Amino acid sequence: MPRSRAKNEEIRSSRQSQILRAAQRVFAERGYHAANVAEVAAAAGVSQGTVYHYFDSKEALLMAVYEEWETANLQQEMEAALAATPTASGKLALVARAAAQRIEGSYELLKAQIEFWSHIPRHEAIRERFKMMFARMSAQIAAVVREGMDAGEFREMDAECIARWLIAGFDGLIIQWLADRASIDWQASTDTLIELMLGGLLRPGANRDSEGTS
Amino acid sequence: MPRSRAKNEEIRSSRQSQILRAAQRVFAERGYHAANVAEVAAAAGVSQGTVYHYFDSKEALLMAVYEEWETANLQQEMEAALAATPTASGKLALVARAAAQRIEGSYELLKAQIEFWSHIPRHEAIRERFKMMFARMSAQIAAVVREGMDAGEFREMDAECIARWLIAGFDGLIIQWLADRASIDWQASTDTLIELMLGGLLRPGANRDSEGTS
Amino acid sequence: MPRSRAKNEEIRSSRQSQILRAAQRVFAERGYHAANVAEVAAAAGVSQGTVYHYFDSKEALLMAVYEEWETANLQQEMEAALAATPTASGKLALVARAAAQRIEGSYELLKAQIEFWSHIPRHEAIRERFKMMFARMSAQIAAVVREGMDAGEFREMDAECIARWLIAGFDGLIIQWLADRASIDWQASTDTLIELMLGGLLRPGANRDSEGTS
Amino acid sequence: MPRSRAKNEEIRSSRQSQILRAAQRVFAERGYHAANVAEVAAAAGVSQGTVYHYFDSKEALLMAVYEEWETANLQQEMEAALAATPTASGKLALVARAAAQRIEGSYELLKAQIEFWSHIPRHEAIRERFKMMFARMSAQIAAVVREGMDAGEFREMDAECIARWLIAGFDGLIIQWLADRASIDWQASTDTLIELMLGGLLRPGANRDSEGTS
DNA sequence: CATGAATGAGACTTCATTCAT
DNA sequence: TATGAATGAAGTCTCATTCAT
Repeated sequence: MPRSRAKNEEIRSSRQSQILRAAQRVFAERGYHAANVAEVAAAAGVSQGTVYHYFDSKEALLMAVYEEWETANLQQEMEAALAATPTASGKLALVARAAAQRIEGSYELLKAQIEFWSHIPRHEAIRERFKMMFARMSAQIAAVVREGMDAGEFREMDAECIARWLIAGFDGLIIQWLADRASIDWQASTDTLIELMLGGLLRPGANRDSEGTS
Repeated sequence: MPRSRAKNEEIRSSRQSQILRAAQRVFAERGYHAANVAEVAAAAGVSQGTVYHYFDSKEALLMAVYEEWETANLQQEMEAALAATPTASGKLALVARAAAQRIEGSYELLKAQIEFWSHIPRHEAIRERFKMMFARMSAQIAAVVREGMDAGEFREMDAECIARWLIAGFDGLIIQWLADRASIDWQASTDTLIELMLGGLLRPGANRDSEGTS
Repeated sequence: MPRSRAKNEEIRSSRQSQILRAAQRVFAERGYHAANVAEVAAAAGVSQGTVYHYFDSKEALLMAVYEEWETANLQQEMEAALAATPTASGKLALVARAAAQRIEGSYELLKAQIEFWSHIPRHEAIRERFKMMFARMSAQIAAVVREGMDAGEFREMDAECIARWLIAGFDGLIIQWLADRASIDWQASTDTLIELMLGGLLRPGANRDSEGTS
Repeated sequence: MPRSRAKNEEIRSSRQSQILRAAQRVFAERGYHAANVAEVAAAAGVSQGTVYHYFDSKEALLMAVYEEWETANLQQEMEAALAATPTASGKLALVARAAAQRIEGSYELLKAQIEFWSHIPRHEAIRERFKMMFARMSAQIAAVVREGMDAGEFREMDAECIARWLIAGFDGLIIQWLADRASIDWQASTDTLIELMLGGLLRPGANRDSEGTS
């Protein structure tokens, strides 16, 4: 007598995520190119054939890992917290601290992230996804910045541009962190960033016109 | 009749850099893993055997390309310009503008950069080089920042940390740019960054204590 | 409550022929080697496991398809028609026309036939079956030819040899047809064949001795 | 010092044909699908990599083998002989005998031929080549037949159609031969064919109208 | 110094077959 | 009887590297 359909789907989905988790681990550890499907299979405790039973190709595996990684990238959880914070500067600080905290606890995962980045110039699908993700994230943060401007809390500046710098700062700092773990203290760095971003470097009383060069 | 030693050395060095430039091009174009030695040889207009005359392995080629890329990374040229600028904020603006300009003209090369980054978690030698480079660069910039503090131009903050954020911002923005070339206007972005970094987001008269959340 | 034995047998036989027909279709369409059991199963609307319930292996499936194909190869139906035709030449013409007609309507099936032929040199069982089939068919046709000779209608020649040429002609023409469907008009070709075979190329009055060479 | 270009080309061409001959042997022996590149390499006495140094893929190997086989398929050699024979019937007989003789000595090669045939329905390139080959061959033979008609030696019939039947007869008989080597005596069969084709089955004095049925 | 033919290890992938349910 | 998840052997192909010339 055949297995029930429900049972089958359960098996499929559990196996699938089992393989996915293994792939994520292996890709992060060895890099997509150096990793081979045999290793993923071994890490998942299944045969190579089984991997191909669930994923069409090594690349499909990469995409699946990427998608999982992307969905895990904060989002909703944050929104609630944002809503509870009154000032725009408070919201930015909240976002920054949350990002830092998340990053700090995901050292291994970030190896996968840097791997994904390297596919941007050549992997159309991944490039497209990143494009969307950056657009969405910067829009969300820009909304907060604009909120602050509308409320008179912030000066008038290009909100989206600021949002992109904020995101970029974290991504860039991740690179430095992976190059030298000891070089970054995420907590302290975040505090400095918030202070810098909100207050600026210049002394309140200093001459504002001293910056330009042409 | 054997070639003179001098002549030999001349050939060696010219061939070597010819292959190196080809490798840089090919690696940037196709990625280190997808690129194969045959392609590099073809791009350099030599045989595969010749590539192995000048470089021990494909990885040695990668390292050599990396070194070339690293030395090309501003440095000295900048120092002179910095010396000629009186204020720290002027110096920071100068550095930022120079970086932006250089980045904007090196789209192809940056594909190689993102490739190098991806080797950080797994390639010891490259990781070490990046660690040194980040340390050196942030030290240089931090020196400028500290200069501004000593002069009373800047507020007291963690100079090195700020330097690292500045570098990180540019690296992170490169990623966004590679994901979507249209999303970044380097000139405008740099202006915004300078303004943000120096003056901060908060309106001069606004309440400074509104930031915290924890 | 177990199914009755009769019911079971009924299921078995219906399922079996259902799979067989699917296999025939798939093998003809994609070729035995390119076809895979999963496709056959899908085409039959059953699971792969079920295919293996009814057939020991992919090769057993091939043999079964072959057998089905073989039995479908005219035979009895023809015999009756033959009996009703008085002259041997009439019988040959009838056979030829029947063959042509059958072929013309079986384009898809003939892809399977050419496939079977290719197994002759290497597949013992299939070779043996073909050997038997060719022997039987040529014997049947040779009987007709001999009938004509005995009746004084035909000249004395090697009847079996002629029978084999007749069969060969049709098989060979099938190949040409599969290579270029437009190249063969089965009706016209058959008429020409009959005329040629019965009357010969030479003009009735021409010198009969002009043929030889050595 | 590198090998001279001439020397290299010599090596290439000799290796290439060495591999080609091995492939021909192996494909004929085991069939294209069952054969694997490792076997071809072993039969050629080179490594697998070398096979791929000379041929892009297993399929390219098949095509190359097919081309070699095709060019080996009589042609020119025959033309001279044909020119020296005065009557059309003599020419047909000559062609038939030459074909039979060639076939008889190529038992092994014909396994390759039957293999090629099986690719006709699914391999576009091979199908096209066969289409051309059949067209060319039947045109050549049809020319001879028409020659005989023009000279008053042959009756008026569809020359090309007859040519195709002649070719088909040989191809079909090859199949029977491969199925049962003992069943065909090529010499005797050819004699019978010539006699049949030229003189027809019917006795000279017999009633010509006895053939029809429909 | 320079060549490119040759290698062989190892990658991805397919698929006939098995078996617990 | 029927299912389809699971397997593992084997196949095609790639490519960094070597070496005779």
